[in-house]
Amino acid sequence: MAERKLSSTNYRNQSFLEEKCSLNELLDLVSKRWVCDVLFSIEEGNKRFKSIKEDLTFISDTILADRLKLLERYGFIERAYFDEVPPRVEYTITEKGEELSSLLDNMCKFSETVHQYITEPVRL
Amino acid sequence: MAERKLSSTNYRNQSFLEEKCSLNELLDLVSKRWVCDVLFSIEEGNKRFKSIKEDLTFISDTILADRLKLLERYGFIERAYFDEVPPRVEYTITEKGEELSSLLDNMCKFSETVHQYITEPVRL
DNA sequence: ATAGTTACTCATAAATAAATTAGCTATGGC
DNA sequence: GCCATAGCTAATTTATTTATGAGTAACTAT
Repeated sequence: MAERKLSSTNYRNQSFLEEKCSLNELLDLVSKRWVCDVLFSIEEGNKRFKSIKEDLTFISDTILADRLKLLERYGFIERAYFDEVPPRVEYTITEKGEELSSLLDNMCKFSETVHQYITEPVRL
Repeated sequence: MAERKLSSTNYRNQSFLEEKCSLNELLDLVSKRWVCDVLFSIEEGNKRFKSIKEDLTFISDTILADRLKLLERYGFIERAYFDEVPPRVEYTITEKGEELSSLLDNMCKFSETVHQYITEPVRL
């Protein structure tokens, strides 16, 4: 995927916000498409690339691979590789991942109470 | 700002996820750049367009106007207009906004414990 | 010999989000 | 008559994210 342009205002603003508050960095991660859903899928017991992919219906290989890598990098999931043919890889959620998941659950409950109030589509 | 293309896979996937779980819709909102920061700024007592703008340093008029509109649409802030010259508008946080803010505070505390573990920059 | 398997990577194209620039409103002060 | 003011909007450009389509290893079953 494309490189970021370090000299852009876009980049400067993102960095500014992330430094101001680490919440912004966490939000940048969990708001990337499929990230939460991949985490939840693993939490529910889908360990393998293929079963996660099937669970999430429309996700592509490229994006799933990327999201798994991100979640691993942040320590929310762990990856175990078995040198077989065909290759086998198993993902599991970490303690930190469980913590994140429960915070997201809270937000989810809250979001359900919010959306009763929104009738018209919200678009920019 | 530009219209969305309703026939794109991108749009279908976003809709799919939002329908699957309303968390995704809430995350789409709060992860838009500056949204949380605007909310927090208002919570801290900045009522006017200009003072919020000054508080957030790099935000532009366009984006601030958009984010205020979004937050109002979701019922997290309220807008009061006073017909004076020059015009005066005051924003205040709602109860629902306070709730959201406290959920975000929890995430913020969590994110601080996470980031000690990340040493190298995370990039795709 | 060929097709199927899993968990990916790479290059590119399409879609979207964010930033920039300009302008608008009506009145009061100079 | 001209500029400043606050809180915006619209059109455009730039940057970034997401999706697509192809290809890889190395073995197994047909």
